[in-house]
Amino acid sequence: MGLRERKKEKTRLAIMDAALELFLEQGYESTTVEQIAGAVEISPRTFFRYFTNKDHLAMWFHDHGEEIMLETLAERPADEPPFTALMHALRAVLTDVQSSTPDDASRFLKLRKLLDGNPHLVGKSVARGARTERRLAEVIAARRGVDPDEDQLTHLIVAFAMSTMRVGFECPRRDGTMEEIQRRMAESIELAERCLRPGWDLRH
Amino acid sequence: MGLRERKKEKTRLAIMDAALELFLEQGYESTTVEQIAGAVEISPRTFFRYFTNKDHLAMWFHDHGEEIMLETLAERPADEPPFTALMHALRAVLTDVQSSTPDDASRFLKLRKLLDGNPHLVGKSVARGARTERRLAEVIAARRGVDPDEDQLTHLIVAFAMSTMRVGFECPRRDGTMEEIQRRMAESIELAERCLRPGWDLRH
DNA sequence: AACCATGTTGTCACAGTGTGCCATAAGTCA
DNA sequence: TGACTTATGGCACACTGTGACAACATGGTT
Repeated sequence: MGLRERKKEKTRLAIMDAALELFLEQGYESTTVEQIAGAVEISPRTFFRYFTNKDHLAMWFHDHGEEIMLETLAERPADEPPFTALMHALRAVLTDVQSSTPDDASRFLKLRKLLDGNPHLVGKSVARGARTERRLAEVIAARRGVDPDEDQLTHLIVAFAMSTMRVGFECPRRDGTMEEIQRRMAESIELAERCLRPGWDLRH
Repeated sequence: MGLRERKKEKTRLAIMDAALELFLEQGYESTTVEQIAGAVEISPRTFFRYFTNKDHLAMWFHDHGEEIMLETLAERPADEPPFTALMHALRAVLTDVQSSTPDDASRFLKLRKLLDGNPHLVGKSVARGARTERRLAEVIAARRGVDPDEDQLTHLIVAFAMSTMRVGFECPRRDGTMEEIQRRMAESIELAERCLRPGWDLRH
């Protein structure tokens, strides 16, 4: 990895950290791109070369999480029930965060805290989730051997999986430690599995 | 209803229709507020007094749909299982559109067509749905006699209900007549009910 | 009818977002 | 070193969204 790339990554993280600090200190809405750029000593123009917009900052781990889910899904056995495979993919995202650097984990928790007080960002977050849902639906449709444009059950499986994830991630809000999030997510997955009929995701 | 209110409503619909026409003709992104305002012969400033932003236009029926759902929910018997009640609320939204004026139904279908080709708007739509989900969760928590901040199942019930709605509404896309939407929605509801364990939404 | 309180509109100024363009500086490789 | 690629900064610009104020329309009152 060349100097150029390392420097870019460093700048990217510097922007991220400066932005998070400003957001948590003075609020998301009242923080401008100009302020963030100023704190990292780059021009506002350059900011937009790293992040397409301010919201994109808050979606930091969504891109990564989506990739983890898709990778995990690809590795799961083909005969595993789709929802089960999705639950594994979901757990993999959390595992990945935990096994990352302390700095990354800290950013993850700060972002979560940021979402807590900003319905607007929660909205953005679920909107980003809709994109993930589309991509997951493609994969699940392939696994099930159906056309994603024809099969409602495929979309229902993915939507239920994402719902399970959101419920585990968002609700209820307590201290917000990594351990708690993992515990809540496990609870949510277990709960969802108790709600669904055995074999519900195998029919077609 | 005074002249003043009638005039406002007329302007509101005029903006809506002009905007829809422009969107479908030249695309959503490439239509500016200035153009819409020009087509209705109002100032751009006035546009923002009717709709908080351009996206708000595309969320036209969300506000109304949310109210219908909440009203329907309030009328459902208290001992009805939560998910069943939510499915009734969901059907009520479509019934309401069908029993409205032909103009309103036409706007509804145009909006749906608009969403089809704009992932950005689909994102906005599900973000708006997240707000509805929060409000529904309050009601369902009250029905179940639990604290919405403590009970994951409440949120799972609502999230599954909204998922069912989205799947029925969005997928798969065909001719897009009112009849088809209703049929797809009925299919989706039936499918969801087959996927879930009987009595899953009664536990606590 | 004249009057006033209230609501609606247009105009202006302004802050902020996001993009295209081009010159310049920095990293890369021969 | 010199030739190249890529990142950056600065500039102008279009668009969004809001606050403030003046002009006007409406509805009710005397």
